[in-house]
Amino acid sequence: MANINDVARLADVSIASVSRYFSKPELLSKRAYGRISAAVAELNYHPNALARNLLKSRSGNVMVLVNDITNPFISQVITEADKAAQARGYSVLLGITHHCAATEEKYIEQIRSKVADGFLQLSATQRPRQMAREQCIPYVNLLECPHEHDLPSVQIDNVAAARDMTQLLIDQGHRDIACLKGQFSDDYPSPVTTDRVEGFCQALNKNGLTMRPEWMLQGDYSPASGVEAARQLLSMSRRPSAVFCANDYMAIGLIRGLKDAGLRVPQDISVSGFDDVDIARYNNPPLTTVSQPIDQLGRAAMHLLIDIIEGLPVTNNTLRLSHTLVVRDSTQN
Amino acid sequence: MANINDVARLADVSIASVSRYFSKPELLSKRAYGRISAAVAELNYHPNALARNLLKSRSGNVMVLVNDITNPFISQVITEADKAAQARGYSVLLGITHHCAATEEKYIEQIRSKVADGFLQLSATQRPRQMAREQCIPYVNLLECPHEHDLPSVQIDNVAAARDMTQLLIDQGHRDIACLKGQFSDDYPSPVTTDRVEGFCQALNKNGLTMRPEWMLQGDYSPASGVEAARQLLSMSRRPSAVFCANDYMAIGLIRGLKDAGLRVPQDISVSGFDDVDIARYNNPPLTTVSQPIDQLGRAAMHLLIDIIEGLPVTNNTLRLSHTLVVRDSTQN
DNA sequence: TTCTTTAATGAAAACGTTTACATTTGTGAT
DNA sequence: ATCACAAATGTAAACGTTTTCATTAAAGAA
Repeated sequence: MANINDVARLADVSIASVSRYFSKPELLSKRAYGRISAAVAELNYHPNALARNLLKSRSGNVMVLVNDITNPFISQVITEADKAAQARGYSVLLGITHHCAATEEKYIEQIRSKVADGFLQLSATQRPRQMAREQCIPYVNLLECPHEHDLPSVQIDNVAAARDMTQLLIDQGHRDIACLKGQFSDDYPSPVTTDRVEGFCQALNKNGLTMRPEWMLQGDYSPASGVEAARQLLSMSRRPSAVFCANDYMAIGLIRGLKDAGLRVPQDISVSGFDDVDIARYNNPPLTTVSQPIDQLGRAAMHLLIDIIEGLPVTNNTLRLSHTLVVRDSTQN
Repeated sequence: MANINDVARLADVSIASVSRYFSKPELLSKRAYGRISAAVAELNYHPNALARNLLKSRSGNVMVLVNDITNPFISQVITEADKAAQARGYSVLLGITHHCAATEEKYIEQIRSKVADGFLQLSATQRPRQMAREQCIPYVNLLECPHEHDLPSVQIDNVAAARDMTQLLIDQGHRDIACLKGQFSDDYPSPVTTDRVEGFCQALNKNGLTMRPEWMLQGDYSPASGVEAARQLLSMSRRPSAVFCANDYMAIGLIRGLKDAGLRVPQDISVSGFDDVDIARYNNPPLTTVSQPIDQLGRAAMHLLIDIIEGLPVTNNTLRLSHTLVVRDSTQN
């Protein structure tokens, strides 16, 4: 592969001129420009980003630290974040942890070695933000920032959103409402998880409703855990008339499980989701759910991160975007 | 940030020893090892990957060139590919093109500048493989390699898979079968698209069936296009008894559209999918579909690519993995 | 022509590593 | 004590850029 010296030699100019050809061509004489242009074409030269990165001590990459990208909500958020990154000259480096601390640690080590200029955490573990703070590495938490933290973060108000959705169920006439909560890992609490349960409980309390303990079902945000929750529900002597699910995927699994047992949704039991992933509207029945502003979440988080990376002034580093309820057919009186 | 010189100075050794501390610690005396160890800890030193990359002229990244990652099939494949990459010391750099040629070109330029050591193309455009061949850049096509090409590729036999699924519909007693084909872009043909249509037609011919031209429906692999196809289907005077869909997402949308019009699936009309994405089994009704070996596809493609990157001998660079049919409830006699 | 100013170009340092090679130190044998 | 040999360590070049600063060339003014 030809390097800048080869081009300079062929064009009979210095390497500085070749460098300028790419960065500040207006500084070159037409003569030099032409010669370099020809040499570049002849040698099929492309500047080596590795060398540039070393010199500028910038990789141009942003690492996205995430447990799992197969959930459409996550992949949609990442897509939007990637768009923003591209728009500002950065690329997204995947850091998929599969809920594994050791894997996470490996990525953290990579970040320290400057493989990325900063990172976006879409999970709830402590280690990454601890590292970000200690090492002063540009960091933004997307979706899962604990309340007490002062680190940059972007998310919706999950408590309020869960409360609103539960209130909707109550307003539809439900009194016996179960909650299918999620949990990513046994090791650490996830704000998304606790907040949604909190909002659910707040709504019940506000309306003077109490919940039977066995109606607090435990899933893991997967459709399979929704099916399992249906099994539990079906085995109960007294069943709720509605189930508030902490995400769409569990709601979809739950509906699947209920239907397999011959129950009708929403006639026999209402089910609400959370996230409004793309397929929510195509489900049978279409899912009543909480819509998160996916595009804004991804965009805002990435722009915030890049502002931090580039040392731009950041006015507000903890963004709380607004949710909306989407009423479809999976819930009714 | 401390660099290798700082560590060497503090530990009173040469930078070579510090370098060896990380790469070949067994070469060091216990004495030197201890001093360096202490210095590294004190200075919180982490080797700079940018410098190492430049020297070794390797980025340790693999770019995944893909139109869209929000389809679960794609994100699942990428997840598996990423696992394989991690296992071999590489990271995945996202190159999401959104079906945009200009964006694709930008990524290609990045690859040429050595931001990645090679790339995995999950789309059908010509430009990337042309570049790979001309510039001798490690390349593997995953899912979308045209037949005549000799470039490394990994995919299933889409013609056979589509034929098998269509045959299944025929075996279930269907004679009036429509096809909902996909299309990613008007600009270029996608092998996946043409192959699946080809397989569909082969099965019809083999069984002496002819298809009404209006039953060849055109979608774009999105659920929305499935809904649209349902609309078209419903407006026809004569309707098919089954629809072979080129992917699960369109099948899901199609079913949604049919149900909205009061039709029952599969009683009134059977619908088959393709890919067996994770939610296919949770759909209502659960989708009869073609299962692709997602994990193997991702793994094999990434390992093949890295073998090429590392100059390892490659025995077979065009892998055709096997599919299976998954019969669930969206089809019946 | 000579001087001044601006435009164009070049020389060289710097980024932080790895590694081939040279050198020093250590060990055991004589 | 001397030597041979291995083990440990150090020196310095190299990777391919960007950029500062100095220098040269060109252009305009006197």
